[in-house]
Amino acid sequence: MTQARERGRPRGFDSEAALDRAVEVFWRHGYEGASLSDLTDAMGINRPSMYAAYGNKEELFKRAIARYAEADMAYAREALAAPTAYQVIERFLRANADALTRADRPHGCLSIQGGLAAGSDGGTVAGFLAASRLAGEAALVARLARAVDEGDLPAGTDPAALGRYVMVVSEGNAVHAAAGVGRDALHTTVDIALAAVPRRPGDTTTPA
Amino acid sequence: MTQARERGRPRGFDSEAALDRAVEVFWRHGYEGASLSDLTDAMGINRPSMYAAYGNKEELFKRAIARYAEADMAYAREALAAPTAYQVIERFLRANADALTRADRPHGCLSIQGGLAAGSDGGTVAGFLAASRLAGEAALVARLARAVDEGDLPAGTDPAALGRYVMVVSEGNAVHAAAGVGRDALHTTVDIALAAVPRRPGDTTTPA
DNA sequence: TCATTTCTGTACCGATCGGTACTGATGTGG
DNA sequence: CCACATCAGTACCGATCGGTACAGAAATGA
Repeated sequence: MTQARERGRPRGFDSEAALDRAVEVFWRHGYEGASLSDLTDAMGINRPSMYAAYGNKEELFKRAIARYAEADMAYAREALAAPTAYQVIERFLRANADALTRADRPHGCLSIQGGLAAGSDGGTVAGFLAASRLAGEAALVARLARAVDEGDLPAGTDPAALGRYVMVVSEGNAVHAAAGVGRDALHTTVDIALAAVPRRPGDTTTPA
Repeated sequence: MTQARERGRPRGFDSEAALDRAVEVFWRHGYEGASLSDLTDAMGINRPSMYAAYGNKEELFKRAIARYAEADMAYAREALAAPTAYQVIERFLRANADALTRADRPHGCLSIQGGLAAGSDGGTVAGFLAASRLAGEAALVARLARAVDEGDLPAGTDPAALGRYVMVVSEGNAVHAAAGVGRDALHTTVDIALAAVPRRPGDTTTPA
């Protein structure tokens, strides 16, 4: 895949690795709270290098979000592959609770604490994050709709409502995790939340 | 209650009314995103008046949170007065869904979008808000513990876990509301969430 | 009337914000 | 070796940040 060597002086840093550092800074301080000095210090590069590589702060943030979605949210895509709707939901909420409380990462969810309120800008960043979260919700809803078609969920089940409920639980857990609530407590919340998820009559996997 | 007139020049603005304007600015832009110019413009006063009356930005924010908790979260205290645990939870989540989507207020919850991540400061504001939210959770948990004692909830019920679950749902709904999701959708989520709440055997109020 | 007290308003402070001009270093192709 | 292209680093830009000094206005008590 390594095509012909570029012409001028080669870049002195790994663009993806630097992005990982930026993810962590945005995650910990939010979009507004993360200054360019914070970012470039953590990334190990100086300002002009950052601007040359990513454009500006907002573009860097979008790239960071994309990397976050790809790396730190991989569990969500994996959960969607579970055989039954109940297992999709359970695996998602369990893996989410773990991801929200990793020791080597900030607690909580970058997509939420990156920026909820409309900051100094006109809410561009908050809107971008909201759209990103709702896209994830749409993917889950699509999976649940398929489950209804397959008879895996009761006929009357509203996949949009159920998917939204699951995302609400995950977001609420993210807020709790950001407040310092521990992993066990999040899983206990998942225990209760799962009681509201309809199951196929014969399904008795992992009873509460 | 109006004690002896103060000595010097009287204050030219209503301190509580100005605080209400500050609440709205913090709510809409978050703590960091709300600049002093935003705040003083909305409050209709100038900078030195603000500093004389409230101390500094952080103290103003804490006063705004206190006013928010008293005025905009009154529904939570009212819900705690409901006769049964189920009704406490249902009234809280219903009123919460309405409060998160008031037409005359920013959508969402100030306690959350005020600041989730540790911003430029060392997370002082985020920690303050987190403590404030957890205090509300503790009040709900205390009410649910009483319900267990009264036989209003099944004997084995963990009031801390159930209270946390309810707060998680309300926080998740707040994140959704901040993203622009409408009131009806929030209530549909509450419909599902209530299915996980244990009820006393004979209780059949407001079935789903 | 006048000193005293408190508030209002302007004008300003140093620090930091996001962003960039410019010089020099380091690579490639000829 | 040389022209060219790209990156690294310093040093800087105007704007805005939270916070304040200071002078004048408006009340009180004597």
